This record gives sequence, C-alpha cells and structure tokens, in this order.
Amino acid sequence: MEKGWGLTVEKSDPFTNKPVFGFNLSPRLNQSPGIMFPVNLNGREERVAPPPADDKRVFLGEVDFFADKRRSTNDTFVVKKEDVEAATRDLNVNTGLQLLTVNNGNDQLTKDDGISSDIKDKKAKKEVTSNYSTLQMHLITLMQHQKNSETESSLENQTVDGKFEDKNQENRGSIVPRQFLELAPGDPELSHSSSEERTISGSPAQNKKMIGREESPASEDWAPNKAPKLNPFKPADQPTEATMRKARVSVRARSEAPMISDGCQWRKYGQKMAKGNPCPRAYYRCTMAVGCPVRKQVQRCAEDRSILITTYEGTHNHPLPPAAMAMASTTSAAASMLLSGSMSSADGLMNPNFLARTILPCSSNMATISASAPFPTVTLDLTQQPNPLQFQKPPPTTQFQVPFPAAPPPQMSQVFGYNQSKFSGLQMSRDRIEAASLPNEEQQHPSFTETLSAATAAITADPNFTAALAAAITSIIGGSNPSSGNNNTMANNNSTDVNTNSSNKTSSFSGS
DNA sequence: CGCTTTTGACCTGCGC
DNA sequence: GCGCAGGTCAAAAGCG
Ligand SMILES: [Zn+2]
Repeated sequence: MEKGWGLTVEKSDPFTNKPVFGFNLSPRLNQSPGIMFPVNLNGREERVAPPPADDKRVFLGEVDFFADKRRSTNDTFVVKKEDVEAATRDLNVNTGLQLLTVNNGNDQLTKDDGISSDIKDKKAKKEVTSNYSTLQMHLITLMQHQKNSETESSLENQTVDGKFEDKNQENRGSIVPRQFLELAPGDPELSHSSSEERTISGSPAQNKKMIGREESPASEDWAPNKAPKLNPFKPADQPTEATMRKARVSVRARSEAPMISDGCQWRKYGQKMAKGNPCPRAYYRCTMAVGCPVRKQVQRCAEDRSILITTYEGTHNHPLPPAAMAMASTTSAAASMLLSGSMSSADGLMNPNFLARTILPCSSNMATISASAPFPTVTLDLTQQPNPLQFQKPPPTTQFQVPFPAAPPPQMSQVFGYNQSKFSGLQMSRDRIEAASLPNEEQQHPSFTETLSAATAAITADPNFTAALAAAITSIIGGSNPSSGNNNTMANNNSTDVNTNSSNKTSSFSGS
C-alpha cells in the first residue's frame, strides 16, 4: 500500500516564529488519491476506481494535535496547556475563529499536560469540545480564512512524521460524540442536575477524572426523548434548552425503498400519521447496542413521495460499521455544530459571519440549518439534480442553506472514491499540502469526518437515486468541475445565497 | 425461540 | 382544562 496524503497545519508563534501548535490531519488511506479502495455497500463490497493519480487533494481525516513540546512517545503526544492556549488565542486573533481543542482519547492528553485537569471543571469542559467534526469544520474554515488573508503564513506544512497511532479508536467512536450532548446548549453554570442524574446517575463529581471520556460504554438508559414521568427533564424555567436540547440531522434522498440502509440496525417502535402528510412517519431506534440512544424517523416527503426523509437524532454509543459511520458522523457533526461549546446555540450557526466563513464553494448538496424547527436541525438534501435551477434566492425563512461544510461531504468520497475534494482542493494551495507518510493505513475507524457516507451508501442502495446522486456528485466533485463549481466559487462568501432547491423546502421538518 | 413489526393506548408539551 | 400533535410504550402478532 502506498501512502496517502497527509497534512500538517502548524501554528507558529508570531514573535518567536517557532511552531507552537498544530494539527496533523491524516487522511484515511482508503480515501487517499490513487488508491483503490473497497466500499461496502449494503453488504456487497465493491471497489471504487481511484481518482486520478495526480490528485493531491487532501482528505481531512483524523485530527491530531501536537505541540512543539511534544515528546512523542510512540503513541502519545503531550501537549502543554500553555501551548494550546497560546496557539488557540493566537489563531483566534488571526482568524476570528474559536479553535476548539480536542481530547478524544486518541492522542490523549496525558495527566500532566494540564489540560486534562482543566477539563475537569465544567467551565473548561464547555470550551473543550471533543468532537472531531466540529474541530474539523473549524479547521477548514480556518484554513480558508488563512488562505484568504494570506498573512504571515502561520500555516506551514511539514511532514508528519509522528505517528498517530490509533490505539484507542474505540473511544473516538463512542466517546466523542456522546459528549457534546452533555455539553449541550443552554447554560453551563448550574448544570441541571436533572440531566446529569439521568445520564450519569451518580454524583456529578464522581467522574470528574474521566470527564474527557465516557465512563462505561453501555450507558443503558437512553432516556426517552421526553424524559417521561420519572424525570422531569427540564425545569420549566429553561424553555430554550428544552427545545434546543437535541440536534437532528435529516437527510432527504430519493428512494423508493421504504427505508434507506445506513449501516445500522433499527427496530421500529412506532408509526404515526404526521399532520400535513398523507404518508405515515415511522420511528426507529438503533439496536446495534443495548443502550444506544440513536433514533430516526422516516417519512416520505408530502410533496414528492419519491423523496424519503430520514431524520436522525442522537449519537451512537457503540462502534459502528464503516457503512454506518458516515451517517453517525453526520448527526454527530450536526449536533456538535449546533450544540458545540463555541456556539452555544443555534444562534451561533445563524451568525452570518460564521456561516460566511464556513461556507465552502462546493456541492449542490446543501445542508440546511434550521432554527425554526422545534429541534435544531441540519438537513442534507441529496435530492437535487445537478441542474442550474438550483441556484435561486433562498426562501425568506429563518433557514440558511449552506453548501455542506466540513463534516459531511467526506462521505461522498467514501462511496465514490473521491476525496472530499472540495475542501482541500480549494482551500489550500498545493504548497500547503504535503504528502506525508500515512501512519497506519486502514484505520478501521473511519474518521469522523466521514459523514455522509452512510447516507450515500444507504441511498446508493436505490439504483434510481444512485444514478442521480452519482450525477450530482460527479458534477460537484468531478475533477473538471462543471457548473456547480464555478458559480459557487465566489458565491461561497455569501452563503446564504447559494441555495437551493426545488420543490420542497424543508418545510416538512422545519415549520409546524 | 428470539427478534421485529404492528398498533392502539398513553404521555407530554403547547396553544387556545 | 381541553384537544391536538408529536412521540413513546408495550402487548400482541408476525417472521425466520
Ligand atoms: Zn446505535
């Protein structure tokens, strides 16, 4: 196996010019250009033709932190708190971005790093988001920004020689996502005891030491959404939190099948007729692990029955098969986007600035972030045909549509053998990208960034849709990018413009 | 037999 | 308080 591309982003101290902080973005081997890789679609494995060999796009996969102080043991980087803080501050100043540090159980920050202890208290916890997707998103944004304001190149490439061993990958899968749910929106101080006891069922203090991680993987009680009788989840005085509690990701896709296969196992637990839609809505719950809190709703679009709307909620508490990773990541990413510490509420996302910075000139697939919905919802619309009509003025609603940013797109790559092109491609100039020896090839844990893949994978099950999607993606990603590419290119600054699509606004889920 | 689906009852929040 | 709507429960039925 050859090597893939890797990217190291390093932040130098403006004064000393010494690198003080950085990230290693290691692409997944199977998503590296030039490598044929297997894709598992609904059980049958297929090999996807590799992109052009000269494709140097970088797939932003795993993110590892390091600092100059890193005394690399084989598998651990030690990051000094000061470094992180300084770098973060600096980046923040230069880019306006809030950089979130990560403690994900991968390049574990060790006990003496100062951070882990910091994480212990709630305040810090709020700032420390352990969600790769979020980070990645920020990073990408950052890069874009950097590129634009090509100031003192604080970004430099350097070969990645450190190994990021993925020892505890398990963690990343389960722990990470779960956390943000607890970080949730609302008001950090006076954490609501109620929620705590529900999930932790112990004194909050108890697990201080392991705050960065999930205590026991099988937290069995996925408390029902509503927090039924036993535990009045929210103290009436916090209406916002009540409503913002959970983020959702809904995927719209054309499919004749009653349900897209997303790699997970689901058990139907209910079905209702939803108002305003002749088609019933089915409720499913993930059964891949006992306590998995993830649920999804499946419903056909009222306007166009051929469109299947699948809405995910929650984060899996267990490792996922590759095919399922994507979707899980999507939801995770979405949730984190909405709930992450950096922006404590959906408002954060609604912030034009943020959006502007986040937008990437890509894809016709749009992520719709809806604030009007009862739950913060990110809608990924995969139904669009690559037609020119898609660019229209956005609806007047409180929705912003953004070309899928960081998190999601990767998926496509997984399925189609492309890298998430869009990003890398445009955001970073070649020189910033450097080949790096791939640490471990084939980490079985797809990076968190692989988001949509499940969606895609799933959707791909449907031949019809497959064709459509393939076409769409081709037009988007296709090296010779066509239509979508160009107009976006610029459009991306004002994201809110770019947008979308036809027939059905997201009405079904956003509004009433 | 173990699992999933079906389906009506039940719960909860919300607006009137 | 009442009724609606979204969501969940759980017993019974269905299935391999
Ligand atoms: Zn699950």
